[in-house]
Amino acid sequence: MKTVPLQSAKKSAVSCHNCSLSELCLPRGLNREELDLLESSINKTIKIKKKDYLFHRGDNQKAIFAIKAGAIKTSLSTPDGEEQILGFYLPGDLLGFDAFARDRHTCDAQALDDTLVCELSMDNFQELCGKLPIMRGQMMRQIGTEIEREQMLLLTLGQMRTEERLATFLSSLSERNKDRGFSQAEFNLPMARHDLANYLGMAVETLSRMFSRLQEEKIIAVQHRLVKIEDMGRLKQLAHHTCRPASDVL
Amino acid sequence: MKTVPLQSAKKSAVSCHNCSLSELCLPRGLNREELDLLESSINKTIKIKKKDYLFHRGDNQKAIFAIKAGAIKTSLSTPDGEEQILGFYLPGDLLGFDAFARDRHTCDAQALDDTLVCELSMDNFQELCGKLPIMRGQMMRQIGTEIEREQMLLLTLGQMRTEERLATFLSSLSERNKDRGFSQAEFNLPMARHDLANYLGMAVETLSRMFSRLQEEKIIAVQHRLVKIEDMGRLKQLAHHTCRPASDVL
DNA sequence: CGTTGGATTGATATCTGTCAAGCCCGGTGG
DNA sequence: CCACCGGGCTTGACAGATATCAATCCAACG
Repeated sequence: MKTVPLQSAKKSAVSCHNCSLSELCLPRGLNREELDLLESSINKTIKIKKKDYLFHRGDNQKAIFAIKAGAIKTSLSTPDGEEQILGFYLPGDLLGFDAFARDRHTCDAQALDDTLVCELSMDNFQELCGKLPIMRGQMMRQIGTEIEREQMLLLTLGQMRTEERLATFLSSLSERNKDRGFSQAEFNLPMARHDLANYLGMAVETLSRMFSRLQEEKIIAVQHRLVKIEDMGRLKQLAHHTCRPASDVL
Repeated sequence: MKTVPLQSAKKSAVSCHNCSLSELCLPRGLNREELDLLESSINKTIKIKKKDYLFHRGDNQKAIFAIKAGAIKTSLSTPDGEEQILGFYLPGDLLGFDAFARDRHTCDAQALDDTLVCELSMDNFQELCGKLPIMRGQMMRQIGTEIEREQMLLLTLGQMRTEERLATFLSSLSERNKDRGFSQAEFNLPMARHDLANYLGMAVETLSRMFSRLQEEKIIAVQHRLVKIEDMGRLKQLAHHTCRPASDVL
């Protein structure tokens, strides 16, 4: 857990107009005027060091967050120290909707890497929702996305064997990269094996073996965190259980 | 799938005042005046025969439902015919919040038994929310409950072994019975082994063996659908992974 | 009563977790 | 620049858990 110097990001530096993620993030669907309003409402961009927390379970909700760079995992932990990772959030993803119903976060959010997030305070968010009807709809849709994402994960954990789970995950990550304008066939995994194994409900060793097996089957080529999908057809076939094309978030 | 005559339930028969479930259902927290308003907004009480559907995934949301008698399961199904059961809803539970974010249901809802539900149309519900601030809060809290419930299930499927999963389920069901004023030590399971096994992500045979094992260990006594909890302490200990006392819905 | 579908039990195969060893790479200090 | 860590990752061997297949069993119901 060391400190890596991050690009300086002061309040004045916030600019949704220039942000390359604007098509994925809150600005989506807003016109220039609305965008100005949003931009002036963003409180600040904050830096989170690897392994630090953005929020904890039970914390009062102070803001909605948008990931600008890095990666965040959300998880539940049990009294006896075990955890279940619930999701991975990447640049362009919005975070914090889990607290919407109770004003308190239902899970922990920890940085997998040094991370930069934009913060929109709840006050400003509420005000914005008052002014911009489109924002209200986006709020509800985000909660819906959250629920659907969790339901898909339930299906994955409850019905699939380990190889299928990994195939489903890789297929989904590939879709997300495509949405972001990156390669859908070659990308880096944003998380360590340990975290991915936990998310997929299996032992690290099993995950490693499944990576190897997919590689033997010439479906992917993997080297540490770099994954190349060599046979998208067979990958998707393995992930056949998946209900719908892809959800917005892993 | 046969037809069993259900108690006749016409519009005029709706009465939240007399309903034994009022402490668990929408009326909770409402005063007499508000209750009158709610009661007059309930459109009707509808009967659903065993194995019939209350709604399907993708259906437009028409109403919020409250279970009066019987039981409903919600599930996701895959193109290749497999399903993952997401939850079981019992008398007093509210159903339909899954569609809140998109106006479309995210899962199927099927009756496990002949079932009676009260229907509150979305129009009436929205109007009621306008008049009664307390209802607005209840709506958001319901969505939150839904999310937390699914997160708990993810933890169960992802981290526990089969015996612990069953222990967690039984412990949770016991709590719910207590909330309803029924015995927390002895109750009937509302679902078949097949459905419970699916919900808990295991084979029917494994579930059956785990029932037998818990019985051998003198933690429970089980005879078909009747379960007696003989050693609540050890049951809860087995379910130790559980984060919080109990959620409102299984 | 006989039928039927759900539930249990047993035998076995398969999958997955666990333990242990080794590998690889990046970081550190000489 | 190189040798030496140390952590994450992979691999192998094995044990244990769970699924599968098959045979009853049992209760509900006609």
